[in-house]
Amino acid sequence: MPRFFIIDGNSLLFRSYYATAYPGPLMTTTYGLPTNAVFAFSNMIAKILCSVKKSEGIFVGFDADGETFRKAEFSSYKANRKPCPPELVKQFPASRELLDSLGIMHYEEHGIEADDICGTMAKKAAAEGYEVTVYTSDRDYLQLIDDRITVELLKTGLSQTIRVDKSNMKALFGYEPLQTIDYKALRGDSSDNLPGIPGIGEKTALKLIEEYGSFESILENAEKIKGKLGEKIKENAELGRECYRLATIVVDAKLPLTPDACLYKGYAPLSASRFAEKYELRNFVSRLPSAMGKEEGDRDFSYTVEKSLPGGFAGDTVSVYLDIEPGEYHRADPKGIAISDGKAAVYMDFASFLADNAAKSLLEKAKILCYDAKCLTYVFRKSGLKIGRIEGDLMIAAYLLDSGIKADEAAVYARFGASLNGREGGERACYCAYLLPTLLEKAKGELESCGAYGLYRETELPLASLLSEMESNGFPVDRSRVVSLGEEAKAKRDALSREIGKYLPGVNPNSPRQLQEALFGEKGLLPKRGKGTGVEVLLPLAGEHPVIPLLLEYRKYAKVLSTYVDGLLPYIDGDSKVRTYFNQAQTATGRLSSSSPNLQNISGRDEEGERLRKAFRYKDGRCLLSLDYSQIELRVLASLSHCKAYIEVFKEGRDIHSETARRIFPGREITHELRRKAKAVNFAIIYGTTVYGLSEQIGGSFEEAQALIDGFYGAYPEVKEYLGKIVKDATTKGYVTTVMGRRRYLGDINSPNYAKREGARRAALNAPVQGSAADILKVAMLDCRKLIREHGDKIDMVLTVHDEIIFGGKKEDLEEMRPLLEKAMDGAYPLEAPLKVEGRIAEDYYSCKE
DNA sequence: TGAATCACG
DNA sequence: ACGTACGTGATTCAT
Repeated sequence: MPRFFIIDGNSLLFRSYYATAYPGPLMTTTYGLPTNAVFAFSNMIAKILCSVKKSEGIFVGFDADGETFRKAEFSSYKANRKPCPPELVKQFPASRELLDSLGIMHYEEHGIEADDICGTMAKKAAAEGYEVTVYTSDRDYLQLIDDRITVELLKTGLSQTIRVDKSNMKALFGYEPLQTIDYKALRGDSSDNLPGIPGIGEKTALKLIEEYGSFESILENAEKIKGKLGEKIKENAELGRECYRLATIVVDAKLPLTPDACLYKGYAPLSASRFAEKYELRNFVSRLPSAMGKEEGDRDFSYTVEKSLPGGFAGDTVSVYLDIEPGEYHRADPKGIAISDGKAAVYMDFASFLADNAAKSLLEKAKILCYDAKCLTYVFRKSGLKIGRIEGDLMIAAYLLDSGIKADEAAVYARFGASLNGREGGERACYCAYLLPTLLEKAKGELESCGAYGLYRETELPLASLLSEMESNGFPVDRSRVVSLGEEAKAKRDALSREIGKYLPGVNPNSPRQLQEALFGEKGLLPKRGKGTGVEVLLPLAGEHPVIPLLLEYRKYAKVLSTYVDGLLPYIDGDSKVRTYFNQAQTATGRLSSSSPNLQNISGRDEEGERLRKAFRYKDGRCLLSLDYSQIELRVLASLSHCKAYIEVFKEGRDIHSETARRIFPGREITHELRRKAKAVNFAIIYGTTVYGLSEQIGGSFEEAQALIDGFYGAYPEVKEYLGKIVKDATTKGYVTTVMGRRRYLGDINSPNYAKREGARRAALNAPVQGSAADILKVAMLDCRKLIREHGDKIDMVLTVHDEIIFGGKKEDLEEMRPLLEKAMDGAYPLEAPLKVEGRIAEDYYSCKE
């Protein structure tokens, strides 16, 4: 039996408004239009739409303004209603646009109420044989229930409904569907200002209906009803009849719509996303069911599963989507590959693709649109295949427009207006490939309008290929050194564990909880402390109890063992290389991250770190060259703020921390201590300084920290001005950008919650600095890659760590390239405070860093 | 799954 | 009076 969904638009919209009208300012667009009701309403509609199949009915009825026949007949009808909040009225047009964007039929007409529109449609649809469900929070609708009509009654809140049908109606409410009207005639309805029979409440009304069946029957039998009750019924018979008429939903209104006209044909993804953009409803598209075909955007989507590429693929640009586990492409082969020319889409299992010369040839010659170019180029390289020039990558495009999107595929497609909900396997892969030309075209427009198209084309797209190359190269490791480090660390850790056991029997030193209890709890060894057992808590207590230093030592070896020995060994390939994943669309600021294993946090500061880093070396005599930017973030800050004094320090090649100390403490001799404090302030500024944070860092008072900050701003006034402007921009625009146009949105920057707002403020201060440094490093990497190619590809790029690029190759080749590479890095981006590069060649990762 | 901890820039 | 440094990823415990 086909189904038909009818929605009482006003009822749901009102609920949506009040459920999200929290104290404080309402949710609005950046231009101040309230959107809270539309937000909640659109989520409800999306949820309902997810259960609607194509060619089932869906229809929304609204109240129109103007006088209704009920009001004309009974002047006090709804007279007690508070006027609709203006903040909700402003959202009425958007609620209609929502439905239009989804292709959902809706209707409203002066003089008719939503009840009558919905009631009429419900009865018509039922008469045509549909299984009808009506969504509302209005109990009047229960009178519509019959064999074919069910009501989904909203409970308080938004998400829960009660399904009321013919079978459970009486049990739930105590009367049958049609008796809803009789009940109203007796009881009245305070929300509609219908008095009913004065003096009759819920209990009496139910009793009378149970006894006499209907309101008319009650009137006929009024004589039999004793006492005041009987009198009241007789006295108010006409009033009751009036209420009966008013409570009766019209089911034969003249509508210009038939149920047939409401059969759902699917929605156009682009119109849905235009709506979401207009009202800044970020997650709306992702809540929708996957587009159901027919209209704009996926007008002609179809796909086939083939063992070889069918003829007829045309065009010099081809969309490719790899069906593969995103975090495992180094080791696992793809399940399959989807290829589309923007019209047809074909899915081939990967083995078939590898055997199909026509398909391989097509991808070798064509311009390629894809999702995740780095993965694609890696897989092709690994399979010994060539791939054409990458012209677009939807993942990267989305990330540049909003770094919060990250590498979340469904969110990326949703960002550009397509929902992948309900699509799986080959169909999903094909749909993803099929959409690429349309969505990338849209992305291009957006990137251009926010000034990031250059970053996209010139930096991030080529970088994807470079990163995949670096992943293929791998970073060299001497397994035997790691193993012997592990053996010693294990011995030391276990010895420490036994010692600790003497003081803290039965306590697992890996468990912060048990440790907290054992050290600072009721029977603890030390007086109560605040939360935590981290190194910052334990270190000051090292002299208080002999177990404390043992714990600190234990932690050190446990960390080395678990993360850097046991955690690393499984990743060492047969050729003594570790192959990390450089995540290109992951961080909020635009930095790369590294995972499986993370090669960007290899310890190197203490003795164990030294031994560990010395294990990262080639076994064939090749060397490493590490080049890192000196103080790149401070140079970026100096340049972005155009601060004369700050820039001057860098131009003259002086030590920035000592110079800052000199300016904060004029006339004083700059001791190690004063330099340390100045260094802390320099970093505090980058991190979105707080007095508290700085005082913690320097181990001083708030007053001292405040004085340092004031001193800094006194020395570098343009920095203060610049940071103020960043916050102001972030507050009004809701995002900040890097020098190359990368965007980070800060949803909490206007939050009523102080902690959230302040957190967003600090992130806003840091992101342009950290992110611009990341932009520059990426350009530098590409420039270095180009140089290496121009000089015969004799060395490899093997790792990058935020301000550092590491190359591998023969010593003489590294020596030859080194000055060229340094120059390339220096010149990667023209900053007012010039970039400076340092580094050296050595046999291992430790030795080239000092 | 999230918190705590600790490694890096 | 609020409760705080920015950005990551891996491991471990405990729910």
